[in-house]
Amino acid sequence: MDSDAGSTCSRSSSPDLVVDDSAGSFFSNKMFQRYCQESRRDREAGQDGTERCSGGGKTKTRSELSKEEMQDLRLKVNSRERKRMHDLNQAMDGLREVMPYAHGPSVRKLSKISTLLLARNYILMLSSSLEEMKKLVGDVYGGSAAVQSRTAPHPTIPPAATAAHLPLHPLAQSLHSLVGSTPSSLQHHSSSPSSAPAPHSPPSASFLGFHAPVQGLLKDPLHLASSYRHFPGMPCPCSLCQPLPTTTSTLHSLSMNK
DNA sequence: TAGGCCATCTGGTCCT
DNA sequence: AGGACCAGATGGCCTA
Repeated sequence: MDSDAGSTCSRSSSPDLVVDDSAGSFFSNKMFQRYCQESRRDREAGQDGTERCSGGGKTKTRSELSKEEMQDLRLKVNSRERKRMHDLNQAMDGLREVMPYAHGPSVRKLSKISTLLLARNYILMLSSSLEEMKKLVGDVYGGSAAVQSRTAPHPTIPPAATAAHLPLHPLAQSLHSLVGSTPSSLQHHSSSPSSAPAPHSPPSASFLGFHAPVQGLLKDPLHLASSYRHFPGMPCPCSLCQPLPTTTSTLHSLSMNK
């Protein structure tokens, strides 16, 4: 079997994946050489204006191909499939980058399935947070007319006066309230250590909060809001827990002071 | 050593 | 016909 033709490729498609467009970045030596040969053949065929598989100008059906030509075809298909999968992995890496999850050399990257599930939950969480904030804005400004009068700042509340009291992103506040802990307690990581994974343990499904079978979770979108968990002894990897711009914190402080 | 995750190959199906 | 997409099979690597 020559199925190990591509096995020399490092399996770390993602961390080391070169974004470089050159084909060489994708393949190991053998594969790349083969790829070059193929593309060279393709170019030459293109210059002639004839199909590659056509022996003497007339295209052959698959059954008419010689063993060698069949092998060439196979390699070409394999190469395409490989490239497709690399593109897919690149997209997956792009998704990982924007997820609220700790990145870095010491942190094991999310698996594909974890990335997808976390992304889904993240989107759901953002949606619910948005709804929540809309509601809060409505409350603060007194009902339906409130949004229209938003152009004028509230006279009784200095914009930056209360911002310092709320260092967390409003999104994190709602997220943490959904999780069931106060932001401050989460920041101090006071939950039981028994549930904490090792700092460098892989992000398993349970880390992401998938206690129940995924099928069940899919039926219960609200439950998904608790998909992001914080653990003692670890700096909060949640990007939502970072200090926030005053605009959003001010907005949140308005609702808190109400 | 078992299990999880992954890359790759391969054949089938669908679309252009 | 060729290419994209998909799913199954296989084997390698890593971790508990």
